Amino acid sequence: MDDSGSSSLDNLQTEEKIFLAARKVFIQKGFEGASTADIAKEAGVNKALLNYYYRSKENLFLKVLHKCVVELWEKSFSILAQPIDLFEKIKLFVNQTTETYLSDYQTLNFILYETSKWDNKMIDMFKDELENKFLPELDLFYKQVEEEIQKGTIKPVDPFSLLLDIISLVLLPITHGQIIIRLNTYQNITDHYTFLRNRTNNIINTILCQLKQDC
Amino acid sequence: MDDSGSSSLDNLQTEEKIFLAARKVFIQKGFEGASTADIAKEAGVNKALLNYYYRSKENLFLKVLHKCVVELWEKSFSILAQPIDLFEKIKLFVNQTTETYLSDYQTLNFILYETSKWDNKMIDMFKDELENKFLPELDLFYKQVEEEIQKGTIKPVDPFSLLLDIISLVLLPITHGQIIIRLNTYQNITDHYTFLRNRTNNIINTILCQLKQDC
DNA sequence: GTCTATAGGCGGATAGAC
DNA sequence: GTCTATCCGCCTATAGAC
Repeated sequence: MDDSGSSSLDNLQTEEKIFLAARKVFIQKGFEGASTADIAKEAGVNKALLNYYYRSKENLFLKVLHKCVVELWEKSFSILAQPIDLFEKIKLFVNQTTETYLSDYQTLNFILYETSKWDNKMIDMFKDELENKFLPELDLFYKQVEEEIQKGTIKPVDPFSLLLDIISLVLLPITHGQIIIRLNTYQNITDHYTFLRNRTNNIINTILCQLKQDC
Repeated sequence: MDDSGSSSLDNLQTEEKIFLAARKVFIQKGFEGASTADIAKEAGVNKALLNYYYRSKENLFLKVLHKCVVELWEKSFSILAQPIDLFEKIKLFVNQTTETYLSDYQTLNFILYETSKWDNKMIDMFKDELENKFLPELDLFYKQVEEEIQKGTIKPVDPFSLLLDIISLVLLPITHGQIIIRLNTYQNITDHYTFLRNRTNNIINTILCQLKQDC
């Protein structure tokens, strides 16, 4: 019953060391820019072990990307399906997503760039999550928005367009902060992070302003 | 006075054929993913000619990226510096930028991804444009917003934050449309382009709603 | 499971003929 | 200016010793 023999534990450690190193290198350099030698060096193991555990660079890459996307969903988008007040939910999503990816914009950039090249192989890889988790959870959000509209709590809006507004306002300044910050001559920014953290209030106002009846 | 000898014309043609091919391939595959062989094949010329005209792959790439960024500015961001009414300007920017890059999202994606890796070499390449064109033009926009606030025409907002709102709402759904469209179970979209074109009105409303006094 | 050694291909760049 | 031929390094993947 106990399969945690020392040999098995060692395997897991090496396998995971490779995975974590691959994750780091792929995020920094992208699929094309990363080499298996880079990853092996980062993991402190021999290059051949990558193929032993993961068969090919592409397979390792897909596993890393899959993990990143699932984590992005868990840490951030899952909030949208929780049974809480719509306004509170939007505030929570904006604040939490900003907090999560502000200090780790490269991971977000990696996910968005690599998935923008989606082919059938990648789509298949996410088929399960899309059908059984991502899309059903979003549907809960769409339904909640429709209910609030019917109750007259908020102005009539297109739920998908609302979602797009929220995602856009939160994500783009994070993913492309390196460029965008150079366009800010309006004020001297000592810390871009601090600026974007404070901006969450602006984003929430912008969103809620188009929803609230008395705005 | 006439320096358009046939030999000079031929040179320009080949040089430009390479440039246009490089542009196409870099945009499709990115810097790392593109090979000089790809580019030569696309241009219908010999691989060695790339080095004859452009010295190295990196140099060719930087010239392509530079052209793309300048064109992005000319076609889209320059609007922000024109002497027109603020509300009309925002409408024009949203509609024109959407129209320009909806049918060419890969170019936008290319610019944003490659510049997100900015190092000192890239920054130097844009030093001139940043100092003498991009930033001064943006300053005109910031000033216009401030003037409208002082006149009481619009509610007090942070001009840079307003710019970020506009950019984010317009660009992210275009650059990452391939993924985002998969999250839309709310409505059956026959044509993503049509959807995003119609959405410009939503975006304009969202922006103007936070500006107008009577909203 | 982990290593060394190496296969085999593709990358960018260049020399030299025409 | 344009081509062919080639150098040389780096890449991924694998065979085989331990």
